[in-house]
Amino acid sequence: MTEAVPVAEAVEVPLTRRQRQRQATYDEIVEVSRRLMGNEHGGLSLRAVAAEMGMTAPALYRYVDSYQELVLLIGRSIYADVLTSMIQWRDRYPDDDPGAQIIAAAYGFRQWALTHRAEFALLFANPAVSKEDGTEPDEGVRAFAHFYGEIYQRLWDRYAFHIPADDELDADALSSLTAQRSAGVLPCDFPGMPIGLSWVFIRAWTRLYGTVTLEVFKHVDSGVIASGALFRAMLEDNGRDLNFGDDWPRLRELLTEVGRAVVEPS
Amino acid sequence: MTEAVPVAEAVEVPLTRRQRQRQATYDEIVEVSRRLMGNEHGGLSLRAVAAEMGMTAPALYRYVDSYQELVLLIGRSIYADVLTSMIQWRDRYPDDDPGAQIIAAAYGFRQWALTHRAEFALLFANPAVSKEDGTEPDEGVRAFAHFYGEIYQRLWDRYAFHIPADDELDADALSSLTAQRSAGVLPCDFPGMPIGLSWVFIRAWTRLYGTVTLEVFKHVDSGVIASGALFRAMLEDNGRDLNFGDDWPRLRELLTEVGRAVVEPS
DNA sequence: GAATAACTGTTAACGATGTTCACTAGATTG
DNA sequence: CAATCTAGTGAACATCGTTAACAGTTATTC
Repeated sequence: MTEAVPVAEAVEVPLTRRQRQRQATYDEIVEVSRRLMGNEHGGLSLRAVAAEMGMTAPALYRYVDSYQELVLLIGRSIYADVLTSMIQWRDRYPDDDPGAQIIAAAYGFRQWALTHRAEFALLFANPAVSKEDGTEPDEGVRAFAHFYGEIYQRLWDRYAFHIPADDELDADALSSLTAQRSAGVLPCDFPGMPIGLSWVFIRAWTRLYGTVTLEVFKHVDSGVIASGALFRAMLEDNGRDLNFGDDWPRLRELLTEVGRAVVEPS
Repeated sequence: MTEAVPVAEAVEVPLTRRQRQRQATYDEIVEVSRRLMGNEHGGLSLRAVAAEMGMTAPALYRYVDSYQELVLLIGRSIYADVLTSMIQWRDRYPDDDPGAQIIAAAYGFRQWALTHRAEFALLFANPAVSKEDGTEPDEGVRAFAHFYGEIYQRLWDRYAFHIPADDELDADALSSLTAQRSAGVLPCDFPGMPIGLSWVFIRAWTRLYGTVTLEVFKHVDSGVIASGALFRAMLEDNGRDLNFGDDWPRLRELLTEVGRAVVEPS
């Protein structure tokens, strides 16, 4: 499957009839797959997808090289989904309030994860999907990185929080990060900005990912999860790194406020 | 499979010949299963296990009710494994140095996870294994809780770090934790001890679990993972909660020292 | 010690999965 | 129109979890 599957690309050349149909089929494959995945009994299978579409299984091989690639295809769609959720939550607050935005976005991530456990597991706890060394970054993680990078830029502009200097960082980590500088996967990698900003981000991402993953897999009492206390505490950890200063009380308030809107997980 | 599978029980009544044989078969099933799981191609299957043992697949049903139960059986063994790893690392340091012990144990957890990715995923990122609400806690998590509980008791005795009072905790989280008090799953639940100690533990466990899971699934640049910088930074977060005081410089030193022994992950 | 029960394994079979191959009806293109 | 490419079908294979009927061995009981 070397052919590109256009997703967000603008329609430059008008697609021919066949190409349109093919794209429609692609979309339906993903749609049906995701519906089947949510449908309890965790049963995503090539054959089930084909049957649901009124086709036979081998026909799917005109679109996908293997089951693994089906999963990858779905993964891309899921990535777009979670990003959409985060964007919606972020946009509840104005751009000149990046503190509120990053908090809201984190809640968006959590909210999506708790209501889409199977899909979350597929994307964020799947050995097959976890990036191998050689492979170049997926479109999804790139968009993810860009989303956070943009907020962190505004956060930095506003709060000028402490960024570790190069010699404060672990030598190996520093060299590894600088090596990745040009790849575009590394968020918060703005011109003239010390790599320490990326470090601050990675720390925050680790905390967010870790807490949400723990909650999704219920590796702590479910009552504690439902209370959201663990998640709020984690957000405070992240907030401390950002030097919110005078905004801190307001944002702490908002931090619990935003959480109230969270729907009970499935 | 209602019959008990003795693992750590002392040999009270000498087992009959058949019982011994049966137990040996159980052990071999687990051993072979875990070998197959590590064997690349991630292919754990009932039939493969049976074939490897020179049996036919249906014979396994004399020992296991279903594939799911096979997984659970393996899960128990894995739990014992990771606990053993943590104990070995902990015991590099004397009991009167609980700060060093908790750091070492955390490294033991990470080390095991990075060298047993598939098994880690099975145990800690598996929707099927994640505890459901009604079910009573597994032997493994109980041992896990006891392990940490014991260290935290000594930590508390020595450093008397700050424990949030009941009214400092989230109300819902508090009630949920107190409700679990008698279940025995909740670590750090000593007589007369405020529930806040459990909260401190849970926070630390969340950070540890989160960081290790992130590293196992490579959701951050692999160079950063290899450097161990993220893990050390997380340990410092946890250390701050424990009020190491005068011991902090020494333990910070040790914190990087212990990490040096870590073998390169697979 | 013989009869009976319990246990541990076998073979055969069912349904479902991913995947390949040969083939065909229909659309696209020269 | 003829050549070609495309998107589908149906048959088949290997593998999987699982069940049912059966046979040999071991333990228990009269």
